[in-house]
Amino acid sequence: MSAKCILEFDLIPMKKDTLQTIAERTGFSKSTVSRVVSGQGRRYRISEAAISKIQDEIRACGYTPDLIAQGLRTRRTNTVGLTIPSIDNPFFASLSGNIITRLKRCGYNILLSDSMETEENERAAINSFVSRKVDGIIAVPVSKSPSFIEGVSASIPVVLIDRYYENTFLPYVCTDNYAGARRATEYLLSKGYRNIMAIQGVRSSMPNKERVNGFLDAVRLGGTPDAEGFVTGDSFSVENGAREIEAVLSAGRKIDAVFAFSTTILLGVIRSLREHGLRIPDDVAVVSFDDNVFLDYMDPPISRVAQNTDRMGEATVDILMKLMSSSGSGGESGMEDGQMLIMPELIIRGSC
Amino acid sequence: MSAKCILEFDLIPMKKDTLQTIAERTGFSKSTVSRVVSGQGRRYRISEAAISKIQDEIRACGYTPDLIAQGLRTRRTNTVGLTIPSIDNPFFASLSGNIITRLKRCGYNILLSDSMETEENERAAINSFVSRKVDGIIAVPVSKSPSFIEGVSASIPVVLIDRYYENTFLPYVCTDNYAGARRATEYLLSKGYRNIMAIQGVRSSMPNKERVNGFLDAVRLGGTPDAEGFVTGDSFSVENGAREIEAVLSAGRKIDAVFAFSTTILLGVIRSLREHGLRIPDDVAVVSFDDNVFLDYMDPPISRVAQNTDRMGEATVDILMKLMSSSGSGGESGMEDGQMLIMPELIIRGSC
DNA sequence: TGTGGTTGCGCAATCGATTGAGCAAAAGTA
DNA sequence: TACTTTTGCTCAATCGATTGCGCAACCACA
Repeated sequence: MSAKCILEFDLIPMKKDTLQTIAERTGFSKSTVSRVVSGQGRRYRISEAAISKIQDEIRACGYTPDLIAQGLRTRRTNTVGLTIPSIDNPFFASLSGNIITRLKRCGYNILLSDSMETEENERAAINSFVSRKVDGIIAVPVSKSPSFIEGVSASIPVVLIDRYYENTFLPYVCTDNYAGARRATEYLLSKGYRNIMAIQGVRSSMPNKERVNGFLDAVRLGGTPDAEGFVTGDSFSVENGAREIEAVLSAGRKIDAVFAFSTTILLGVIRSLREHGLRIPDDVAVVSFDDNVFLDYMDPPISRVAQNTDRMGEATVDILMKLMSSSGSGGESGMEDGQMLIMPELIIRGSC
Repeated sequence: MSAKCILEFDLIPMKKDTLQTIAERTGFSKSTVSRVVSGQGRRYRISEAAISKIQDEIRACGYTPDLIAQGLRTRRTNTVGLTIPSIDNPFFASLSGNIITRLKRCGYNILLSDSMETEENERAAINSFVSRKVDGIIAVPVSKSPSFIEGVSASIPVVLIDRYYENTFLPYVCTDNYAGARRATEYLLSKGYRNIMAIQGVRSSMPNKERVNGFLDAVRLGGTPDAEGFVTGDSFSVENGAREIEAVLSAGRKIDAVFAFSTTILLGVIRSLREHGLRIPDDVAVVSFDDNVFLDYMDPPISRVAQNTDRMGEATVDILMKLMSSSGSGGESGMEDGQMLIMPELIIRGSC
């Protein structure tokens, strides 16, 4: 009790040190102290004696620059804003973790916002990033149109990830969804499956469109004229997966394989198939999009198109760092090399 | 191309507006504009005419206060620092999502740091929070000792979550790990299981210790004198789960139930049991700690002690808000009502 | 002694917003 | 008319760090 009081009396006044107080205590000016603190002593010809005296004092009182004041003066905050649709989604969690770790290594802190898939939250988050003068923004965009983000990118570098827009100069990093879906479908065909059902997510999103294209191209161009494929569904949810299986089975349509476009859809598929007494892969084969450690522990383990979150995070941070160092705005340099697709990995397990 | 140039010329100068420029354009002073912007016009007797003229101009040019400058002047940043051991862990992801959403509702932004279970990263993150003048800190601490965080809490409110320390005045919100482990074990006993193996995680952590206590108390005080329970293992990892099962089986020890102290441990257990051809729950029953949607889709679905991340997030944010509004420091008020345990839910499925 | 160069450091403006104090004009009161 | 009160707004200091410019002291050299 009394110990705590002493603690507070010790700490609260102690925290008051600033360039000014250190200057007074060492007998130098704020300017000199500032230059020593930022390690620019030699460059500004501060004497060795002065440097070490000031450094001693700094160490003694544990001084740390006020990053708010610094940010005001320098217009750099060493902060990056990150907005994602849902941190609960393991794919985004993995992506975020990767990005956060890499940016920390570069000396940046992260302002994180969860847009919960709404455009309103996304705009609010990005506006907040702008007002907070972040040095850069990484976004998994949920808005239909890129125009708002394009406007922001005129003054702050922006990199999109996972989702993107057609006809935009905004740099992005995405999985090659077309290639992933096509490869997985071709694998199913090569194993002899002929009636393949794909269950898609949000139809308007680019990744979903690309997956549909990859799936349909594989079926059409696969060289197996007896193959049939169809696409159904409309959201990345468990219910969507279950509902669509239900619909197909009760319509009596024949299927021997299902391609779920997300792990959530997959769960619905599994539930519904089980309820109908259908076994995987004997009655129906299953492939999914997205990776997750649990998929290896299902019975049977699930084959899947695994997005490489590690490389996606790496590429995103690389691009952003380049943009941030080259200029204040994302303008020119994004056009040439800022848009890239990461190849996903097809992981084969017992489900097909 | 030329369109983009026009865009930039349009936007970059536009972003230059500040209280000063708006003051000049409307003919009032910075003070007056500031008061109107912050909605204090009436309180400071600004005339209706002036208010609406200024508001029109603000809307016209899309002015937004510079939060860095505001933070410097007011010493409030409307920002909370959050540090967790690993965003990849679904439990922490869920907790973070909850906290972020709630804090946003209260007008706070989040600086997120992933300490990757190292004390060094944790200290760096918290120091950065302090330098950035966050209004409060929420931490899932990984350090052995609370002293560093206690020091910080003298000047900034801190709330711990999930993990905590003995003999500290720091406020915390945790699952009642003792009660959760005890209830799950009692359930196993009630179903007739008599040789129960518990596989624990990091031994020094409080949650783990409490789970061990709850488990052992249930076995000892359960009123079933023929029951036997033992605890083994040393980390929250898949490998730990597999290794301990392996060891027990190859030692020929008889077990009819396993209590895994985390989902990762559970996965190792499942893998190892399968490799030995043992079936769940017929040969060995299984219960786990932590919730996850996948557990319902395993075969069989896994019984578990589900931590209530929703209530934990709610309680944490409530406590922090109270601390932040009551005073600058976390000092006194944390003692009485700042330490609370949240009861977990026992979810029964087919694994036991 | 005068000129020029170097060394070592301080002055003061600046970033953009906030806020207590205060002032001029208008309105009210006696 | 003189005095007080209210209205409506401005002034200027402040938060803490950065940085271009410049000055004094010292040395070298002729």
